[in-house]
Amino acid sequence: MPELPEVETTRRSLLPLLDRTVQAIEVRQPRLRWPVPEDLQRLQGQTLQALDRRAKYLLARFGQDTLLMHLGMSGSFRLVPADAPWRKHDHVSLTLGEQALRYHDPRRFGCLLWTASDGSHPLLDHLGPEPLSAGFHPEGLYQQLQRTRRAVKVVLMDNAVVVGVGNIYATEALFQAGIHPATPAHLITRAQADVLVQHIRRILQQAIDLGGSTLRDFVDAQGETGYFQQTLWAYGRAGEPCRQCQTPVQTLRLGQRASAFCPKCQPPHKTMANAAF
DNA sequence: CGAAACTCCTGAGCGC
DNA sequence: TGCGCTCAGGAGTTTC
Repeated sequence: MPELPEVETTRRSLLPLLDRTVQAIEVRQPRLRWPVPEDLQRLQGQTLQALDRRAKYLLARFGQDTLLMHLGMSGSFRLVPADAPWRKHDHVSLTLGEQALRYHDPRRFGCLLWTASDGSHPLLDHLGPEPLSAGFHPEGLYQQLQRTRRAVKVVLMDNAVVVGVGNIYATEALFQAGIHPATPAHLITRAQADVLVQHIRRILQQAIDLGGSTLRDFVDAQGETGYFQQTLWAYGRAGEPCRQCQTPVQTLRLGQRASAFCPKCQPPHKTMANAAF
């Protein structure tokens, strides 16, 4: 499931396509998160001029048009020989030079959309700061946390607060910070906000350096898998002993998703004593 | 307005 | 070997 490091890894692996021109476009399954534009053929003859990332969106800027792409949960791009056979769940193919860029997405939660002519799109309008930019800082996060009683983990995963922090990295950052994921956000201290920012930054940067995590079937455009999964401390380890204290890792559900934590290393806040944690 | 539920989809894992 | 079930989950949309 691509998170920010996987998307950044994908972006970098596609940079060899810069300055190449699209010769052919084929769409075999247009039904993604939203329908693939019917006029995707407009790309024919256009040259890829830049490949940028905002949050988990990729922005492919061609001569006239810009394509906004999201990998959803199971999406990936692969660069293959132009005549390579299609695999199951390959939905779109762009031929550039001797190679084809194939969009593959079993669950079809991803999307390919045109932006407006100025590169803007409603999906990009309300995004918070990039976690690795100066715009993401302890004071800002603290202010955001103060505004709500939602569980801190849910807030960390809110794209209006900070982008690119999905379930894996929110889970890992909270473990490293020793904070229980269900802690009401407004009870997080300024010092804890400081620690959270540090860990979110460090974990994301480390994952990018390692080529992205690979919890299901993430592969970059060369088909290389990442290997960050070896260093996970809490995510996906329910029932297994905590790597720090051997206490069995537990899970609870927050905002419709599994949240793994160590009950000893991430004790519930004192105000949560009577709740079912 | 905020918060939580709902929704899209397929493959993996499990019990029988 | 296969069937039916549950779960996973990014994030936009709907509902309260």
